[in-house]
Amino acid sequence: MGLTKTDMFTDQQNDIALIAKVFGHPARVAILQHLFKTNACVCGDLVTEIGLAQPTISQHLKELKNLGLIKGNVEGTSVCYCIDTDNWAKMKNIMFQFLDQDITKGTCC
Amino acid sequence: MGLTKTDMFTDQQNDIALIAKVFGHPARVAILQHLFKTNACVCGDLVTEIGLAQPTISQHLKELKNLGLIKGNVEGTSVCYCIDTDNWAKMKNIMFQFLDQDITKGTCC
DNA sequence: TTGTTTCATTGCAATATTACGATTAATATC
DNA sequence: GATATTAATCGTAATATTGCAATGAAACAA
Repeated sequence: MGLTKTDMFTDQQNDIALIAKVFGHPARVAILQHLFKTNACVCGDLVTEIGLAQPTISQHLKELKNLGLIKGNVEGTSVCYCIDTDNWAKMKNIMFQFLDQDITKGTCC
Repeated sequence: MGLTKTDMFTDQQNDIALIAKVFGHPARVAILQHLFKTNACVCGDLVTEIGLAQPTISQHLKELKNLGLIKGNVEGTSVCYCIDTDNWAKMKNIMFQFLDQDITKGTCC
């Protein structure tokens, strides 16, 4: 096993889970925060900034790219990364909708 | 390896990752949505509602409980689950702060 | 007490994730 | 061309996650 049974859930539930899974590692959180902090394209200094090996960072960047949260521009031998603001906004809407549920306190809890 | 190097990141980054990881499975998303939808305590019908085996649901519930997002009240032979609204609000603040970052579009992207 | 119901726990198999050394690909510089 | 730099990819080891059958534990019902 070890295989998530995605077919038992709605697309919305699977989307939320996929987004959340990408945020489920501190290195990817740190990468995103750094990209936001610098407020511009970051050219390759993520390896020294985060402190993991270059292939590891590259792998995390790939997952962020797969979800569309970041973009990479090739500039000579290096690559500049930045937040994909449009997709970030879309993702934010999905997550806000999920997180911002409110509930009137039940009777037994 | 397969072991996340949590010591390389801030507590905040690790907190965000831990919260997100719990949301990173559609079954847990579905459980939480069901608890919100019924707007009350749910006594044991989660197994039939979600469609996974009872031990699997129990395991997912445990993770949600560990993070403090849900509470379980024993009522006879069954257990009633509901959202822990206080902790949900705290979690929501942490995630909103992370997700709600804005950025003025960079120069190269 | 004997069964029944409900849920947690244990144990295990299959798959996924994380991390990194080694290598490759692409571009720049000499 | 030869070399250096940067980042992606490959391969692999270690650990984590997912899912469920089997079993346990606790409360109820007869």
